[in-house]
Amino acid sequence: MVSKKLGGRRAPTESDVAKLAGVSQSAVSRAYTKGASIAQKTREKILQAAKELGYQPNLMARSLATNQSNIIALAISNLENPFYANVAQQLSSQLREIGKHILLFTSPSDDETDPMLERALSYQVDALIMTATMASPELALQCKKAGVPIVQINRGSKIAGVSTVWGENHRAGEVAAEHLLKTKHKRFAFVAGSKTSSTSQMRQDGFIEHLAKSGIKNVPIEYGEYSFSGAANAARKLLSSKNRPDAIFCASDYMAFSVLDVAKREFNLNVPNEVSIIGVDDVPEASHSAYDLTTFSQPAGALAKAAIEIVEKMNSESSRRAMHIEVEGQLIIRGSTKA
Amino acid sequence: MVSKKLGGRRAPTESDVAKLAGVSQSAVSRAYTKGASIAQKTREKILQAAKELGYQPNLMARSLATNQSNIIALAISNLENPFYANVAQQLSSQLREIGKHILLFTSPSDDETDPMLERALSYQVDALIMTATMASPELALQCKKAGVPIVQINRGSKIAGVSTVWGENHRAGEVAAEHLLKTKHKRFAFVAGSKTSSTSQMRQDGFIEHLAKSGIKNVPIEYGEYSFSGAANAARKLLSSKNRPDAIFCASDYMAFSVLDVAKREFNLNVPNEVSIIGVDDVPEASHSAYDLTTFSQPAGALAKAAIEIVEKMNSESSRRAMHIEVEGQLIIRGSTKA
DNA sequence: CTGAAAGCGCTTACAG
DNA sequence: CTGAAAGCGCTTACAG
Repeated sequence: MVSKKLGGRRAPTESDVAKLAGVSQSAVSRAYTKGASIAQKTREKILQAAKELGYQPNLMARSLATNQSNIIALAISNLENPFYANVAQQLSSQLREIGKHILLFTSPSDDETDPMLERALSYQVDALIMTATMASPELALQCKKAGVPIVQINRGSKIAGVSTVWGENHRAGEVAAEHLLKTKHKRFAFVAGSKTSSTSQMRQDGFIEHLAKSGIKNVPIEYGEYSFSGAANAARKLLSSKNRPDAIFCASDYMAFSVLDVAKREFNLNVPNEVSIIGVDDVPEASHSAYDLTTFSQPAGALAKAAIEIVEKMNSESSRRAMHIEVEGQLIIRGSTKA
Repeated sequence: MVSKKLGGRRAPTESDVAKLAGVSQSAVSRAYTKGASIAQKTREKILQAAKELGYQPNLMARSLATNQSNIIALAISNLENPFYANVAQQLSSQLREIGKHILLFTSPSDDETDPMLERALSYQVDALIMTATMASPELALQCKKAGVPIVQINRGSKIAGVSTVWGENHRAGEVAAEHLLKTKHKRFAFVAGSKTSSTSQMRQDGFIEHLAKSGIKNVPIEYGEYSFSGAANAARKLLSSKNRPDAIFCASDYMAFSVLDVAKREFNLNVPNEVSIIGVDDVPEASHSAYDLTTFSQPAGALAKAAIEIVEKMNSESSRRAMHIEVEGQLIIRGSTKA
């Protein structure tokens, strides 16, 4: 039975509207489904009645009937990282254009799969978009069974059926190396994300390989774990070494900010004259003059667009074939690298 | 009829589990409702069968039956503002502890109500939590009809039935003024949020009134509109005036960051020796050495906790009575103010 | 402790 | 173009 809230009037339903408009409940439903065959006059009568009652279709009931929720689960490890906050914002505003909404799953740790994510399937979500967190094989299997596409933004995946969207990771590293070489830097270093991040690995490969072409080897690498404090520690190690680098490439802007802070405040270094720093992402803060960071961009809007494209395509074609999209970026030269 | 996805096997249901376990569908349901009367052995048999099939309860169906979705709508104007990102993160992780999730509604503009929010009611959300955006009287009325509590975080509301959670706004202004007076500042200024923000107004009142007690009048006020560029403009106006302030209180950290940037880079001022700056919020970035901002804290965790408390209380008591909670903060002294 | 049945509010063939 | 009816996958009195 209805466990009605004590004081709460029940929200009006199709039947209520139907009664007021003097039509059948099915007619009311048709008034709200585009392309349904219904007379214009009937429709108007219904919409009028609906307005009077303050009727809103119950989307839970609709989901149950259609097996489609118009809800997309977004798994995100850390909203405090401005890059991911940005991606979330973009996804949200682009999805609203097509009448879909985001059910948010934040999880404490990067890289690992959140067991809570299986609950997303309980909500009959139309897709699962993951940023920073990664799908486990079990989760992927469950999603496959349920016909729910998974898209990972900014992370690779070896799991069959998991789609991916990422920036030009390898090229980011190459372009950063190229720019630093051209501007006469001599001692290079890389601040990586985590050891398990394929994204970080590709950026690293691009950077190291390009430097190797110019005969530069043994580039020191420290892991910042994509966190502010982790990157600070990495910077401390690098900057206190006997052969102090004059050029540091960081696997993300967020870490680059931390490296900048440490270089300036703790080591009293002049940026860019004593050390140049390059990030990846181009988050809004990168252009703020407190950081003024040179960076290889990964446009959040384009990443979000690509992810949504994949979801829509897979759902409309009931396709199981994972898709992979690479989004273009470019080096944005600012004040953290010398000319 | 079922519009089954072409390749998609249908997710298993209670009936499937029942068949495999050799019990009735109702029994399966009972196995998943705590406190239901069911034999331990039956339950185990069912759970085992469920595991084999990969069964997950369909929460849409449950919602429909119980009239409770365990979904909370979160309206947030701008995830790029770290304060709100932080609040969202806190809400999300605290809600997951009690098995609830967030349906995200981002909206382009601060302060105004997003018409899209009415759609939240369609999802039968258990509550609507708003940050930065404000409820319109119409929305409040609809929520009231549907028995959905509204809680506004960090914004006031004159609308009956709308609950609010905020920091010590008036006191933030007082304490900032007090600290700046004690540290011998002479020329004060305030960077406000928007004209319609009661939060900004209260901070301003606390600041101005406290200064007035010491005989300081005609404190210049500029509106930063809570945006980075708006605050930069406000800073430019204030800092280029003939009687340049040596102490600026900003209605938010985010605006304070922008003011800091402008003071340092565009006006070449030494902070804090030539101008001291105080914000409100204590977002994580405030402690980063790039900003090292003195600020009056508004702990996101406590705000989230209070909002959830209100929601839970109102829903369990089916109460219509709006609640108001003020969360304590404190002045956190860092390097952006002189000693 | 258990099952059969009604109901939650929709969608959608089906028959007219 | 319209209505009656079955079904989506759950919960929950009711009767046993």
